[in-house]
Amino acid sequence: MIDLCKFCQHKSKASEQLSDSELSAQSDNCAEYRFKKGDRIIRQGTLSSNVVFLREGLVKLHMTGPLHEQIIKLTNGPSYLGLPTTFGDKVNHYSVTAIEDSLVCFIDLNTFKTFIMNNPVFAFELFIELCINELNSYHRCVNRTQKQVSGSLAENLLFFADDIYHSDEFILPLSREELGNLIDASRESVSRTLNEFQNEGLIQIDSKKIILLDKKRLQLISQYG
Amino acid sequence: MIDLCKFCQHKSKASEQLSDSELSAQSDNCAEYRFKKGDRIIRQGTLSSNVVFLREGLVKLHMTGPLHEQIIKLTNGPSYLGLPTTFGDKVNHYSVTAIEDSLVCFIDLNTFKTFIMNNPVFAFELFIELCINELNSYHRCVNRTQKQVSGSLAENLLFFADDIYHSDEFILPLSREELGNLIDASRESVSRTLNEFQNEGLIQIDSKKIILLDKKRLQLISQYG
DNA sequence: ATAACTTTGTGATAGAAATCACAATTGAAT
DNA sequence: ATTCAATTGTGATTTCTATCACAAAGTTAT
Repeated sequence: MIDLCKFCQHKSKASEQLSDSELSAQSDNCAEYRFKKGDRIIRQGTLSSNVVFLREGLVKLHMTGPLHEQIIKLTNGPSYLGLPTTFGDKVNHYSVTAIEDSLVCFIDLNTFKTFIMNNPVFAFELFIELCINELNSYHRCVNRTQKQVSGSLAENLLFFADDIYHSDEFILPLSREELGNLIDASRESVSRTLNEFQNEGLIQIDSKKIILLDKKRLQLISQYG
Repeated sequence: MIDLCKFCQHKSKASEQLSDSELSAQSDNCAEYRFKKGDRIIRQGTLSSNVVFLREGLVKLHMTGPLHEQIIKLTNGPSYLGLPTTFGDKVNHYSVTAIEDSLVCFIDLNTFKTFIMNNPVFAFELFIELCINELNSYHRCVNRTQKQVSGSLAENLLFFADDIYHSDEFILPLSREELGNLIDASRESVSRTLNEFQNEGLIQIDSKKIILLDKKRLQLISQYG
C-alpha cells in the first residue's frame, strides 16, 4: 500500500501539486474500488463522507427532478466526482452511476482538507477546477434549455465521439431512456430522432453501435437545430 | 482610503477570514463603483481582469444562448460576482447587469490570489462558496428544464418575495421579456400566465407591482406545475 | 429452449408553448 | 404637449414534443 498514490498514472492536476509526504498520507487514507457498468457510486440523499476520485471509466451525475430523472453531466476519468456535493452540503444532492466499468478512489475527507489547508497550490488548482466546472454547467444548461431534440442529440453524439471515445464509431453506453434524461426528451423522441438522423445519412445505427457519417452537418444541427 | 475594507459592513464570509493587514492591502487594491439599474457590470466576451464583489444591490448573470439570451441567475449582495468567469477562463463567459442600483467593488486579481495562497481559511471559504454555487446551479437547471411555464413562474415569484425582497409585495425589477429569459419562456407566455395567476386570485398585478395573495397555492404550482 | 422482463420502434393523438399579428399602453425625449 | 420608441396584452395559428398504445426485438434467468 506504500506510495500507491505517488505512482498513480491518473493524478488530478491538483494532486500533481502534492508533495511526496502528502501523497503518501493520501495513500494511507484512501481506498480503491472497481465499479461495474450500472453500479451506483454516490447515492443522492446519503451522507457524503469521502472525496471521490474517478481514475478510469465513465460515469453519469444524475438527480431526480420535479418530474423525472435528469442526467446532469457525464464525466470520464481522471476527475474528481462530486466535490460540490461533498463540500457544499452534508448530504449528497445527486447520484453518480458508472456507465462503463470504472476505477474509483475514495479519499478520507479530513486528509483532503488538510491538503487544502496546508498546500495553497493544491487548493488553488481545485479552485480553478471548480470554476471551470461551473462555467461548463452554465453552458450545458443554456444549451439543453434552448436547443430542441435534434440539436441536443447531435451535440451529444459529437460529444461522445470527440470527447469520450475519440472515434466516430462507438458503442453508446446509454439506453434511449437515459439519452432522453441527458437531453431532456422522451425515450420515444430520442428513438425517432436517431432514426431521422440515420435516414438522412448523418449516422449509422446498429442497435447500440453508432457511426457518425457526416459530422459537419451534425455540427450545424447541433448549433441551429 | 485607509482600511475601508476593514470596516465594510458587507464582507463576504471569506473576507471575514482576512487579517487586518490583508484587509488593508485589499483596500489599497480595490475600487468602488455605483451602477444604475440597467448598467452592465461585466460584459461577456471581454477580458476578466478583476474580482468583482457586489456589496449592495441586485444583478442578473446572463449569457447569449444558441437561440436567445438567458438569465442564468439573479444575485443580491453581498456576494462575489463571476468568480467562475474570472478564474475559469481569461474571457468572461457571461455578462452581469444591475437590475437595481448596485454598489460594486473591483478587487485586484493578484492581490486576491495572494490571499488565496497565503490564507488557507480564506481559500477554503471560497471553495465552499463555489461548491454551494455549483449545487444550486444544478438545481436551477433541473427545475427550469422540467417545470412548465406556470411552475417556473410561481417558483420565481416566490423567490422574489422570500429571498430578494422579504415581502409579499414588491416591484418586479424585470420586464416581461427578461422574466421570460429567466424562466425560458416567451414574453407572451409570461404575460398570459401572470394574468391567469391574477384571474385565479393567486397574485395581484399593478403593472410592475406584484402582490402575492395565495403563497400556499403558488408553492403547489411551483412544485407540480 | 422457454418464459418473463426490459428495451426499443412506430403510429396516432393531445397539449403546451412559440410564433405571428396587431392593438394598447407606457415611457422617454424633444 | 407631442412624437417616437419600447413594453405589454391578447387572439389565432403552427410546431414541437409528450403521451398513449401496442408490436417487435433483445436480455436474463431457469
